[in-house]
Order: sequence, then C-alpha cells, then structure tokens
Amino acid sequence: MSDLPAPVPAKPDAHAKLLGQALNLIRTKGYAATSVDDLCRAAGVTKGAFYHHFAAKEDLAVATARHWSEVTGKVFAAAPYNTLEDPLDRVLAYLDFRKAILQGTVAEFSCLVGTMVQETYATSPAIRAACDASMTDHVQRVGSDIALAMLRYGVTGGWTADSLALHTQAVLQGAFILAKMRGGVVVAADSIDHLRRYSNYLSPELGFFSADTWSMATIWLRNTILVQLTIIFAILWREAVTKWATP
Amino acid sequence: MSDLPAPVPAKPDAHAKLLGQALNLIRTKGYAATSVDDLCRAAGVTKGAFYHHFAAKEDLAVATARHWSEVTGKVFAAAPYNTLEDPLDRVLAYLDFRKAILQGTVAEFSCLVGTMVQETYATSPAIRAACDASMTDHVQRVGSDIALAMLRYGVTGGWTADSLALHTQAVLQGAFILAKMRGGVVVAADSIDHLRRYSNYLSPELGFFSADTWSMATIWLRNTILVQLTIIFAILWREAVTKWATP
DNA sequence: GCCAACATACAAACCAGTCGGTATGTTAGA
DNA sequence: TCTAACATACCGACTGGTTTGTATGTTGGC
Repeated sequence: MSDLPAPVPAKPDAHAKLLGQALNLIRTKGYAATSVDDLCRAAGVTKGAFYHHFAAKEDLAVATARHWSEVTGKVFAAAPYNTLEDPLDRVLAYLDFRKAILQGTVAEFSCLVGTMVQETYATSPAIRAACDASMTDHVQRVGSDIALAMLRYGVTGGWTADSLALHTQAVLQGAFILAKMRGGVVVAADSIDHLRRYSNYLSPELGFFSADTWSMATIWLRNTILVQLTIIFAILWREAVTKWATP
Repeated sequence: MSDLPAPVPAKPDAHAKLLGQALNLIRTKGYAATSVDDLCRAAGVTKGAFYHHFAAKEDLAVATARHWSEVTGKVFAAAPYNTLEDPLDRVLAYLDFRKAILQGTVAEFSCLVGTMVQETYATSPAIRAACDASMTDHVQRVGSDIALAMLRYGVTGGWTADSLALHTQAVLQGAFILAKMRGGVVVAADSIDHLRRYSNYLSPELGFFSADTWSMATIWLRNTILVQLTIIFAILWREAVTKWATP
C-alpha cells in the first residue's frame, strides 16, 4: 500500500541494535573497554554486520554520539517544561526535570558524550568533535531560554546566557561523576539543588518569594524593618521635640 | 655515616617513576587505553619492574589514586589561601586558587580520580573505592572550612557544608569535562566563576557589597527606597490632612 | 541477476601477566 | 673478616588470550 520509500528501515536491524547497545555498554564500561566483540554479542549481531555498517570502531563512536543527540533531543523536546510560556519558568522547570530523570542505575541516566570525551579528547579528534557537537546543541537550546528569561526580567550580570547554560552542563556532568564515585544518586540530586538555588539567586526579581530564597527574604525584611524603625524613631523624636518646644 | 635505615628509597626508582607517569598517561588517554607496556615505556622501566611492584594493573590504579591524594594534598596544603584567618575568606580564596591553577594542558590540570572512576565504577570496586577515598578526603577539607564559615556568619539554608563542598567538586569535575570537550580552558574558568558567584550569594551578610553582588544591592536599595517613599508620602499626607482639619 | 545486509573464518597486532634469570645489597654465623 | 644464605629490585623473552579489522561466503528481496 505504502509507496513511500523507507530510506532507513524502521525495524531494529543490526545498525540500530548496535547503536542502542553502544549507549549502554559505553556508559557502563567506557569506550576503550567496550570491545567490538562485546558490543556484537550484546546486540546479537556478528562482526561482519558491525563492519558492514561501520568502517572502524571510531566511526561507531561518532555515530553513537549523533544517535545520543537524537534520543535525548526527543526526550527533552517531549518534556513537560517546554509547554510553559515564561522562559524563566522553563529554565527552572528544566532543572527540576533534570533532577527528576535521575532514575535507575547511573549508566542509565548519565551522559554518553561526557563519558566518552574524557577518554578520547586527546586521541580521537573525530569523537571529540562529535561529543562537542552533541552537547553544544543541547547547551544552545537551554541557553536560548536563559537568554529569553534574562531579556524579559532585565537580568544582567558579568555573565552570558551561554556561559550559564554551559555551567548547567558542567554541574550535571560533575554530578554524574559523583554519582558514579559514591555509587548513589543523592549526591547528584544535591548538586542539582545547589544549581537550582543559584538560578533563583540570579533572578531575584521573580524568585524572591520562592521556597529557595527565604534566607534572602529574611535579610531583606530585617534590613527594611531597621530602616522603618529608624524613621519611626525620628518622627516620634521630632514630635516630642515639637511638643516640648511649644508648651 | 648515616646509620638510619632507609625504608623507602628516595631516589626516583621504578615505583615512583611508574606512579608519576601513570598520572599523566591515564589523564591523557584514560585508564583502559593506557597499557602496561605504554606505561613502562614512558617510565623507562621494564615489565618485570612493573610486576615486581604491582601485582596487577588494577593495583597500579589503586596506588596511583593514593599517590594522587598525596601529590594534590601537598599542593593544597601549601596553597596561599590556607594562611587566611577567616574561614569564609579561605573558601572563596580556595575557589580563586582552583581557577588560578587552570594552567597548561587539560591533562595537566584535570583530576585523575574523576577521569578514572568514570571508566571503572562498574567494573572495578577497588579502583572506585580508591577514587572515592581520594576525593572524599579533599571534599572534607573544603567542607570543614565551609562549616566554619557557616558557623561564624550564621549562614543557614536547606543545605549542609558537605553538600556544598561536594557541589564544588561537581562543578570542577564538570568544568574539566567541558575543557576536554572544547579543547580550551575558558569554559572551565567560566564555570568556576559561576560557582564563585553562587558562594557569594550564599553568604550575603558578608558578600553584600562585594563586587559580584551589585545586582542584589541594587534591588535591595530600590526596594528600600520604595518603602521610604511610601512612608514619607504617608507622613506628608497626614500632615496635610491635619493642617486642613484645623484651619 | 544484483546488491544490500548480513554471517563465518581468519589474520596480524596487541595486551596482561608469567617466569627464569641477574645485580646488588644485607644479615648472621664461623 | 670471610662467606653462605637470603632479600630486594629489576630485566626481557615468552605465552595465551583478546583486539581490531579483513576476506570470503550466504541469503533474501526487488
């Protein structure tokens, strides 16, 4: 019935199975420790199939980085925070989303390109560039929302939207390392909490009365009360002097 | 002349040369991609020497993590920020120091245990534990200064000193990944700047008039002026009403 | 028949780890 | 003081298995 040509077969063929398993294996064991044989065994294909689709192991890594961009791109595009109208809401809800998806094992929620680039940045320019492209793409999506939020709320400082988006990625990548080191997810969630608190501080106009900034509100209130008390004292003193002066 | 026994030879023997080169090679190529032959060639020793000092490659990794703790421990112990009396000053100067030592190649300033744990957390419990011990030791040193600073300045919030120290490490580890990905050091420095700004926000009582918090000061000033104007208006209005009421 | 998509067998290099051997002390007893 | 026994540090060839990659089929749809 369908006359449309299918340029890429949708069924899980060897190519797709290899990319899918590469995601898991590389995130678990790292790139160098993941052998082609391992990968073929996990994907249920033979070496012939592997070298039919990829000229070398390095090509698989590059393709896997691109595949990672597609997979995560869909996840973030379908995430609920995208429906929010306010860009600042979107940025803060993005952080909540990143914290919420810390589910399952570390290998499941950690970042492929962050893992892979650590091993290959000095030895494989192609893989490094593919990882850079993948993460930069994501950073720019977050960065554009940050830029919109800065514009709407007049937030300025000695920093750019892109640098904050990159910092966000740095915190997430570091959180993954801590989670791997501690064998648990709590350190990662705590670090995202700190990032979320920082983001609130950066947008005090809106976040002033949010849950995370009670300490700032307390200080502001105390300072304001001090000023008011001073003024009231001054008024009372002036009235008293006036009353005394005109007995 | 010297009757003192020399329990550990101080000259750069095979053991020390292997540990020193392991630092560089593993940070450059990763743990799995660093072969024992590579390492022996770089250190100028033979495989016999290697397996005389280390029972297995994994043992070298554990020993290198411990060696890393010693090396970095000395660097941070000798760093100028330690001489500051105020714990908050020490914490902030620590961050400045971490930014200042981003010199040379990425392999030279990046963290060994952060790199190694990414590859080995799922496959080698011994290496994972050694990396954890190394970083936790450093985190606790930073954390104790943070705890002292919180105590002295009465800083409280929904976070602990240890969680902030861990977050600091997360930012640094993530900054190293970004530097590897971008092939440059600026992203790492930018991320540390954001962390430094966050730390200033967390200690508003002291940092209120520091260079990084002018935006907060501006907002506070504006709010205070608004309150004062309201009060002055109320006084003027009351005086006007009083004057009218008693013609 | 043709070609993409696999499968199988194999080659060459590499890798962790072994093992017999050597050089240089160190200790302890005659 | 000489020497036998032992200990430490190191050397480098070798092994068995693993690794990436190749060469040569086989199969199934158009």
